[in-house]
Amino acid sequence: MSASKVSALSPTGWSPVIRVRFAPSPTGMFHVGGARSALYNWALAEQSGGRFVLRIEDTDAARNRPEWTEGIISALAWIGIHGQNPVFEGPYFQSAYEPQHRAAAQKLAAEGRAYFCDCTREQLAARTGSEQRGYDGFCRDRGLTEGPGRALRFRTPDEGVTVVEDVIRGRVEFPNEAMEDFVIARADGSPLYVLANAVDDIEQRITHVIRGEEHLSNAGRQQLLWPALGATPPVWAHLPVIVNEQRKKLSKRRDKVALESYRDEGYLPEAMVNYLMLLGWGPGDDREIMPWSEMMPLFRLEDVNPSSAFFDEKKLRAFNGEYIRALPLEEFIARSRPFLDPSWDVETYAKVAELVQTRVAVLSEIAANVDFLFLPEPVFDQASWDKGMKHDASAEILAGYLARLEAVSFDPESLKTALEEVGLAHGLKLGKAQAPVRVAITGRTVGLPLFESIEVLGRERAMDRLRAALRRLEAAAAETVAAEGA
RNA sequence: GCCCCCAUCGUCUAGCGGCCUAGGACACCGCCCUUUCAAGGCGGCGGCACGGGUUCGAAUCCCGUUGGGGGCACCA
Repeated sequence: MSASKVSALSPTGWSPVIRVRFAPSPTGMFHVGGARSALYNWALAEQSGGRFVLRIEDTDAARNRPEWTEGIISALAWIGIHGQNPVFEGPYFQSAYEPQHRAAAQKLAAEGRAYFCDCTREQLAARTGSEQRGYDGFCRDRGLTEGPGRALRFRTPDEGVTVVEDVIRGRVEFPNEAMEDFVIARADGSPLYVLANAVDDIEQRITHVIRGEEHLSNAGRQQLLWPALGATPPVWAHLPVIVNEQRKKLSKRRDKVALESYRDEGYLPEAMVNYLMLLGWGPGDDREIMPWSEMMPLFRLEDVNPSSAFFDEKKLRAFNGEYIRALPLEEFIARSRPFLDPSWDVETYAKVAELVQTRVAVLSEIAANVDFLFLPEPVFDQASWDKGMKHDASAEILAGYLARLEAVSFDPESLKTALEEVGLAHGLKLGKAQAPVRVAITGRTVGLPLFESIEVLGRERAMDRLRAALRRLEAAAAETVAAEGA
């Protein structure tokens, strides 16, 4: 990275305690992009013995809902960010600080750093000939006093540049002539985000503002606001946006972005955290799968990649599979429970859990692997049935194996030998011979090792299923004959 | 339209002027193992956007072009 980048230590170089914040607004499901921002903030706070401040920016009453706040807090806890850790501070609620925001606005107005403006959108558009031209400074020197219909605008410099020293991007310059006099308080006196956010950050002694790139233009404004409010600007770091396959910023409407939905699908938080940390940053060596405890101390803000990153669920899945397989068996069984039907016997599940563990990438895939053990009869779909029974000798295999099942010793080895022998009589290797039996027993063409499955199912039920499959085969054959006859 | 950011395999990244014939991971393909499917092992495919500089030497520094993205609310 370029030498112009500022130190991530502190704005002034000597402040001993790093204070970062995560400031989501409760306007929807908790987003994976927010989760990554939170994690980067968390890592910095934890590794430095600093503080992570959670501030809920709930000042948009129309769009806020209390359950979203709950969602944020529980989602953060899921990825390991919670009040049990002394690094955590808050949550604070922005709405509680409105008096301070208003006072700041008053102060700026009193000092002439901000002025009142009664221009309507229509008037402005008429003057500039555009809907997207920005404010033209019409009311700058009209000396309007506070009053109904009058918003408060911050007076930006006319010349020069405003510089944002960003840890990730280096020096970012905004020509002041392109910075419009932005509104900091509405006509009704209520403060806007750009002001409230800065006031809170100052009040809460935030040293590092680490947030998404979509806030980079706000940083230009806030770089002006902080000194106007008597404070030294923080260290800025604007993280690259996370994009979808179209390279567009992930959106709640288009994309699967809710952390909750990944949790519900059976992604492990450890895998999610690991994956998210690597989305825009790497530890520098060739390791990728790494627990938080090892990753956290390695994280460096200045090493964050400035370019946007694609959220690749395929890779997340792969990570999740790694984490699932690394789980001790007992732990895997415990974590499986929410994804099993409550009526299913856990003792029975435990007998095959080890076989399941290497076959699922997300926990929600477990059920399809083991449901045949618990249902009165397997779930058949026609395609699987046809595929499994496609060999001409299927009925004979089933019948032959059924006969052997009556007396065979009920262990995987014996069960396997028996089928091998039945197959041999028809010139079939085990790979072919197991197909009809597998469908008859499990309803599927792929799944857990067959003989262990039969063992756990038990002799009676296994034999019943073979008989049922035989009947089904006969019925289908009769139907074919009838159809041909007609 | 205006302001800003970005640019290494399809994707996420390593790379911070010579260790680069560009490394790893996911995905994909092949082989091995194998009762299906996985897991595992081995191997393969595949990239420095383009054009100018600077330098003995550039993926690395500078400029431009192109391409992508973010922002432009009396939302946060």
